Amino acid sequence: MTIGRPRAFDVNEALDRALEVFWTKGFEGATICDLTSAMGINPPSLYAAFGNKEGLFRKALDRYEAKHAALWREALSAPTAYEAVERLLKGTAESLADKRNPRGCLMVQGALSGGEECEAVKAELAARREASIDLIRERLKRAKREGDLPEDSDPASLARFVAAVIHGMAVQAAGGASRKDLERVATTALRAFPA
Amino acid sequence: MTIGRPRAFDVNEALDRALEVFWTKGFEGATICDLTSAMGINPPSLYAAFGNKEGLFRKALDRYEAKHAALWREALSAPTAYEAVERLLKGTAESLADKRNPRGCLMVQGALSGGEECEAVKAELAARREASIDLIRERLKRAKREGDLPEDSDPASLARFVAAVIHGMAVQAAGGASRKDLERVATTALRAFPA
DNA sequence: CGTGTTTTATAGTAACCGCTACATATGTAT
DNA sequence: ATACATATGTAGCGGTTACTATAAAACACG
Repeated sequence: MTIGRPRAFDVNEALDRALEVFWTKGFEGATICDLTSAMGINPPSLYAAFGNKEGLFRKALDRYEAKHAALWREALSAPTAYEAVERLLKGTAESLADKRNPRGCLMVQGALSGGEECEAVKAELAARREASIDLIRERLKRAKREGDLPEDSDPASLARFVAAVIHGMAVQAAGGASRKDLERVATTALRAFPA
Repeated sequence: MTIGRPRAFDVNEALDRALEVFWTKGFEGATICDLTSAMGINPPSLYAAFGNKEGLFRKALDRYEAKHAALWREALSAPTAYEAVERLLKGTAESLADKRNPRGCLMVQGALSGGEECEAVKAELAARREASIDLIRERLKRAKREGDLPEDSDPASLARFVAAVIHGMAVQAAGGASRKDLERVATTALRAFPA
């Protein structure tokens, strides 16, 4: 144990509460007061543990991605490209419709626009979204090498399309779309995919 | 001419400036100071003409939709459902990539999340997005009646899918996706559509 | 010209924003 | 016990927010 007075709250639990606030209100819409109330701590504790609002957001974002990493890993490890995309789209639909979580996707609605003070967060989210496209593309490239996708298919275009469908589902989920609505989007999108 | 001192600014021109600010920063991220500076007026003129920030946003939103109505009308009036969707997706890709405008789509990034004070705006945008899905669905229903779409196709699912692709392109455009990126998404999405 | 009506610019308002100084509490090390 | 190090709660910092009170300016009327 380290020296000094021990921390009276659990960091991961506090991060989960902060994540929920950011997920619901976005980076800009979440106030320090919102966050400290949800986390059950006072501002000095927040700043001592996470630096500032942006640092807290990044930590919460890491936790968000970690919670979704399993779905992506399992989906993309499916034997065929089609199955991988199918699992990814249907899993995302299910996740977005999960009523235990706030509506929508933090990676999309965390900071899609905003004032100058959240420019860095906006760029960070955009970069992470691009990284997720890379993950899909690399899986599809492998599929093409393995003869699992036609020779004339374009993994980059397909990957960006799949990501667009995911982002579109996230927007509709934020607006209140039902689980069935999202599942239908996923199913329809799969028709664009080489069987 | 009406009685009293005449207004010293053009309302529509001021709305265009306000639209650009909201489009770039979103409802929450746009400050009255940002808006008045861009519009070339002082706060009292803004409040006298538009009520409050939300009223100004709604007027700017009307103007935004009016500017895009032509594209939608022309696209959806195409002879076949496939052509209609093709024009809609490709036209949207082109519009989102137009560098004369801010990145992305106001209907999506205007207020996808935010604090309590923009709950009404968030709901308004979600409702307008749903209304645009209705427009597509009605066109596809007609197509099905006319035998232009297969008997076993589902206009509601297809419409929601097309909208999701549009929303997804908007998210990617907000993140800096190129014109070609967006066009490839549109082209790929069309493969999901009954020829 | 004077009167009435509306818009304008100045200069604020109270409330909230992210963030922190400070004193106190609570632990370890000696 | 004493000293040290870190966390905590209170209370409030300067700055920004959306919005407005006020008075002067600019028009149409009689």
